[in-house]
Amino acid sequence: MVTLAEVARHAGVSASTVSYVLSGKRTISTRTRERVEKSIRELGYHPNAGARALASNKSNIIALMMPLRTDMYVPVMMEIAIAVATTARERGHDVLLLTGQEGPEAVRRVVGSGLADAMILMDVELEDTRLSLVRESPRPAVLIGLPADPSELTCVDLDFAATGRLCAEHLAELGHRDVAVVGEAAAVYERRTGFAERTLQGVRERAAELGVRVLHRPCDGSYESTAGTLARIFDERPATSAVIVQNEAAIGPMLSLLRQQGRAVPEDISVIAVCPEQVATQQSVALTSVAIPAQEMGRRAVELVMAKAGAADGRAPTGAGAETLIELLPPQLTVRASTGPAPTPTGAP
Amino acid sequence: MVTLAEVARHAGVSASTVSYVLSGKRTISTRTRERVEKSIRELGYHPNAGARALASNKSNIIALMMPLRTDMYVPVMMEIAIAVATTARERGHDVLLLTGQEGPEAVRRVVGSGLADAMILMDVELEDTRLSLVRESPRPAVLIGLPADPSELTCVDLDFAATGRLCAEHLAELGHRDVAVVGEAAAVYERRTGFAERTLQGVRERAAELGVRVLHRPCDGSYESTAGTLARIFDERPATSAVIVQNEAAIGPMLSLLRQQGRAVPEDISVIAVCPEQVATQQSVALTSVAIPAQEMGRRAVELVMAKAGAADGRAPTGAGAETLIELLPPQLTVRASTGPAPTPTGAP
DNA sequence: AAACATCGTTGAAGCGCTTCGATACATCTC
DNA sequence: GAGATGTATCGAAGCGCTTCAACGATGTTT
Repeated sequence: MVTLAEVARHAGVSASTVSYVLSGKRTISTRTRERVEKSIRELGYHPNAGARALASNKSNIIALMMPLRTDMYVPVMMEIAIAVATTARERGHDVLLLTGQEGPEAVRRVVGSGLADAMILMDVELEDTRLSLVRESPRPAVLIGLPADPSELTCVDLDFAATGRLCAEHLAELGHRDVAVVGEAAAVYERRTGFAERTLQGVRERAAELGVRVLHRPCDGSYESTAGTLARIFDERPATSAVIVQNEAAIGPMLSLLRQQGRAVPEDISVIAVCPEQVATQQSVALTSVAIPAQEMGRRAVELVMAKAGAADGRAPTGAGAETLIELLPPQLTVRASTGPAPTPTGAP
Repeated sequence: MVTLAEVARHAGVSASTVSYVLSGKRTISTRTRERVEKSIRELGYHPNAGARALASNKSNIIALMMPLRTDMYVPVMMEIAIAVATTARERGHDVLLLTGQEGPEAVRRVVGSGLADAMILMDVELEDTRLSLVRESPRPAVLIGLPADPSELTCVDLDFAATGRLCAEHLAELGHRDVAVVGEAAAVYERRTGFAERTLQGVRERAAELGVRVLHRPCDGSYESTAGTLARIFDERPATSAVIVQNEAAIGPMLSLLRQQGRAVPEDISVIAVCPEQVATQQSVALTSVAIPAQEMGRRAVELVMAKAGAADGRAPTGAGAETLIELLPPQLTVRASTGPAPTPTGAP
């Protein structure tokens, strides 16, 4: 492996000069800089990551903790992870992938060893065991998701409450008076992952204001479960004329079941999905949906965590990053072919 | 941050002793070891990753390159990634996540900087631009997937050719004589990703031996595309009595479409899927399937790459790891409810 | 009892980089 | 033209760890 010293010798300068050319932390004459850069290219020099981390006390690595639960919709997670990795690279950082296996200890290990400069936590629960460690940690962290108590934390998330409200509003405007919510798996609510509850609350709140009745049923996304959920909904509220689907996995089965039962979308029943754009457009009927901006979430998480890291070793003396910061991305509802006016009740004009 | 030296002072020994306690590379008396371990615990010591990497010339990090193409079925990728991360952690390593954005250069950068000790490459194309860099690299690498020329490389993959043969065989045994393959998106074949072609070839080969006709049509997995593919298949070969689905995304739409068309599974038409177990069991009909052993692939990749790393700095002097090694996991077909005997031709007894 | 291993421990030399003065020279300023 | 100011470069001190050679203290062999 080529070292800094070899580059310096090759270029006829001192090691520190090469270092300053690399970091730009001191002015270097154009002549010298070009000579050094040439040597770097010719020798195929790559700075040694370990040595750098040791000397500068920063690794240029961001840890991404992704406790992969089997009941979470994977593609969204993946999209976030990719966005995080890509954005991080654009800013000269790499991403270390941590799974849930190791438990909260992973936070301590990674921070303690200086392996990562910062952390991004995904799939945050309302009462997450990682939070106390994050609060105590000297390294900046950003959560993707919103815990029950976000004090002293930085969080990025879709504004799920607003998402719920938006859905309710759209359906109310179309004249629907009985709306069902096909939610996430029961386990998701039990674990008290925030987003599912917040969406539901948003729907209920706005629906109440607009005089719309809401029926919520969990659903794990399998065909069978979706069939059961749907049956229970129509059983309990035969007048249901619109469905809000929060569980991406249930979308396909649901559309299939509705067709099977002879309920036309959107003539007999309107459907709104909360899902990535791609999922919404790939169905048999293009779905009216609120997009889950996975990329945006990943990107913002990196930007925020790097801003915190910058503030930490920048001018702001101490306690920087200890403030609470919650960034909720505004939901965007796109009307497509799956929602329409509520059918006039049988027997009415 | 607590350092080795502080632990040493606290325990009343020299720094090297603490180091040897940690690494176990020299015998340390039980008394001393316990005292050191106690100090480590009391002070909450975590070895500094950068310093370690610098001094020992190994980072304990494995790079995972995952060029995420939008036409690949994401959940499988994700499952592999998680398995890699988990297995790596079990063996004291961390995983660095690299996306495709950076291009083949990423290989050079990561290897050159000593950031990672080893590499695992996913989503390998038949003529992959990363291969030459990998061959030249002094660090061990393992591919998940099989390129056209695997010489000097270590590869892990499902034996897709055998998978195809297995499918053909099962259907032939049930008496099917006209079989369709709903394949991956056309782009997947154009890019010449190996697995899709190998599966198809396996199907064709065995089908030919058993006197079964095969019709292959690509499909991008959207509802519309699946509908088109299916229509073309029945149009061209009305006698088709079995379908092999290689594209996971097409499974849901396909079952839905068949039902709509009044084709019962498996009475009128048999379906075999090549997909993860979970996907196979969550459909409206439990699918006969060949499992994609994502976890196993991730795990084996880590084991192989670490074995190579061990051999590299172990006794084997030079060139260790330059041998070609291809590990194809044997496919496993599980018969469920979606395959049955071929229907007797109309008009026959 | 002398010679020789063996065991457990230590001191010191780096690993390759960053960064803080210090230095040398050129340019201004009054 | 003496001092102040600025610009470009260098030397050297570390960052926290691993590892090698060496050492004293035991135990073993003759």
